Formats: sequence, structure tokens, C-alpha cells
Amino acid sequence: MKEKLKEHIENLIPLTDEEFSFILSHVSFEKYKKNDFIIQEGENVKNCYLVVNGLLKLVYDDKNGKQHIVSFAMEDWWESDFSAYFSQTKAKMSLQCIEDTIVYSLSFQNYQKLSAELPKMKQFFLEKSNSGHSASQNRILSFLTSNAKERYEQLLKQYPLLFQRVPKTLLASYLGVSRETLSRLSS
Amino acid sequence: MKEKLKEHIENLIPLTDEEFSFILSHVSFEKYKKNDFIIQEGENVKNCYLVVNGLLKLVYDDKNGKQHIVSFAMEDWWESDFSAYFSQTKAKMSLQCIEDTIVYSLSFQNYQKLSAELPKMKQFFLEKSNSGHSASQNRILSFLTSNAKERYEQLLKQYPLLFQRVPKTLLASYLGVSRETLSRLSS
DNA sequence: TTATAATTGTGATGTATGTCACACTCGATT
DNA sequence: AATCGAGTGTGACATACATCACAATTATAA
Repeated sequence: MKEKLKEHIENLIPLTDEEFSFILSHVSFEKYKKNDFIIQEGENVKNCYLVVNGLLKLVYDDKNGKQHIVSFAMEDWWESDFSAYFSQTKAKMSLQCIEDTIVYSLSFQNYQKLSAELPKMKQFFLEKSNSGHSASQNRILSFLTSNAKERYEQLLKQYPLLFQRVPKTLLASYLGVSRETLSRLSS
Repeated sequence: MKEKLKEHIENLIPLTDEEFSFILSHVSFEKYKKNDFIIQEGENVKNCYLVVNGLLKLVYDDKNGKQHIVSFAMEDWWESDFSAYFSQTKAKMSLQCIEDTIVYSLSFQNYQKLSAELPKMKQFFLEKSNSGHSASQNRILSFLTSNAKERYEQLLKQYPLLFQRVPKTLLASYLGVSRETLSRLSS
């Protein structure tokens, strides 16, 4: 499993073996079961996570008890309630397993330590953050410019795999439509 | 005007005088008039911009010729079509002045140079990117959980100044509603 | 000033989408 | 095999919002 983390980082930035073992000593390997909460709303957010295997949802529960999916996290994605992680405050959102999931966990302290002591890692985090930011902007754009059907088709195109892995109800909650409307769109 | 840039960076990270003059030698100071385009859709995006004074809109023009505002950029904000900037490709969006505007411009090359040669600046960019990412996620959340009226009230609360500075049509286009609907919400 | 364009409000109407209710399928559990 | 619950489709109806049209007001420029 170590190889997967190494590959993941080297996808952006080559590492020496020493650098990689230094990194490895700052993360921890964790396994969760389907439906487990990795982060629960209201808790302090101590870690962010790299998904090695499995599937997560980052959800916000509104005052009416309705669930909204801010993001899915699939293999090779970093996820957390980043807003709470970076400010070391309480989670506004929950991170929960849709499938059995294996992750690398990185504490905020170790994130800072890696950033400070390994310039390559600061670079890595910077590039990850930049692309995360771009992805979010694209999602905003999709809300601004597209109706439910178009958003559905964009999602279908971008992540065809998702459709076999998650119930339609969750897709609806990601797209911002009711499950009934989504059902009518598919036909 | 130099002071404003220094203040802006030192808001996050203290700098020596040498460090600051090094930074200063890598940015350029530019003035634009109301309605000028700083970035035009289809162009290569060479720079990102720090707004010293004035107000910008980052807009996407859809296939039907309708304008969608992805972001306003006010004093003290960095803005660009970041997706195109970081990948050094053509702009999908335009950056245009709502008011006469003064900016610092930073080329991608100098961005890389500053990041590489000044660890403090890499840290600065990382923190900026992280907070930009969080802000975008909040905007997504607002689309998922709130109707037009609620989004309007959130915007009003977050940026009360904006309402005196920009026509309602633009606010509508930021909120993702028609100007008529926005007009009815205000009453 | 006068003319012209930009901005805003508001009615009438159409449409997309939400909500509620119910039925059906399918896999998991006992 | 029988039971249960999660996931899904679909009809009937309610509602939020878009669109089109027009008038009124306010800025801008000639």
C-alpha cells in the first residue's frame, strides 16, 4: 500500500527514498467500514485523508435534516472539511463512507511539519490546493449556467464510474435536485 | 502604493525589507478604466492580479450570450481565471472592471520564481489558495442548501458594501437568479 | 440642457422542479 | 420461504423562478 502513496505524490513531484520514508512516518493508515463516519459534524477536525481505496461523501446536514453532498471522494482524492481543518475548528460537515474505505490520514500538525521541512511537500500541497480550487469553481459554474438535466449529464460524463457505485438518491443530493426529479431526468 | 502590497502580504507573513523589494521587483503596477477587460475569454492567461483599488468581476459568457458572475474581486483580493493561469492555457472566463481599478499583476513565471526562491511566498500562496478553496466550497453549499432569497440575504450579510457599488443585474447574475426575481426578493 | 442609454420595478404567464403519496423490485436477514 | 428495508419509478399537485413586456427613474454624454 505504501507504493500507492508514493505513486500519488510522484505523480506531481519526484521523491528520493529518504524523502518518502520521512513522509510515510508522518501519516497513518486507517480502515473504515461502509457507513462509518470519519469526520462527524461538530467534532474538531484533526486530519485530512487520502483515499487509497473506497468511496466517501462529504455531507452537510441542513436545519431541516436534509442531506447535501458537497463532494464525493474517490480513490486518489484528498478530502476533509478543509475549512475546519485549516482553521483547526469544529466540522460543519461530515465525512462518511459510502463503501468500505482505506485512507492515509494526515494530522494538521504533520501537515505543517511536512510543509515546513520538505519544500517538495509544500509544493505538492500548493498544487493540490490550486486544483481543488479550480474544481470548486467549475462546480459553481455548473450551478450558474446549467439546469438539473445539464448538471446531471456533466456529472455522468465526468464520473461515469460513480453511477454504478452510488445510489441515485446521493447523486441527486450532489446535484442539488430531488431524487424524484433526478429519476425523471434519466428517462 | 507599495505599502498596500506589503501590508497585504504581512497580514499573513512578516517580511524583511529585502524580501519585500525582491517581491516588488516581480510584480507590476497597472491601472484600468471602468469596463476595461483585464482578461478576455479565449486569450492566454499570463497573469493573476491583486486588487489594490476598485472592483472587478470574473464572468463566464454562456452559449446563449448570458453572463454569469463567478466572483467579484474587491480590494485586497487576488483574482484571475486561475484554472487557465495555472495550466497556462486559454481563458474560459473574462476579468472585467466594474469600476476604475488599480492592480498588481503577477506573471505565472514570476509566481513560480517567487514560490521557488522565497519559501515565505510559497507559504503565502498556499494559504491564499486554501482560503480560496474554502470560500468556493461555501458558495457551493449555499447553492445546495438555499433558495434565491436566502442566498441574497447571505450575500447582503457577507458583503454589505457590494450593494452600493454594483447594479442589481450583476448581483442577480452572481446569485444565479434573474434580475426580475432579485428585484422581487428585495421588497 | 437635451437626448440617450442604463437601471430598476412590476404584471402576466410559462416552466422547471419540489413535495407528497403510493407501488414495485431486489437483496439482506431471520 | 417469509419478512424487511433500501432503492427506485411515477402520478397529482404546489411553488419558485424564468421570461416577456412595458413603464418609470436615474445616470451619462453630446
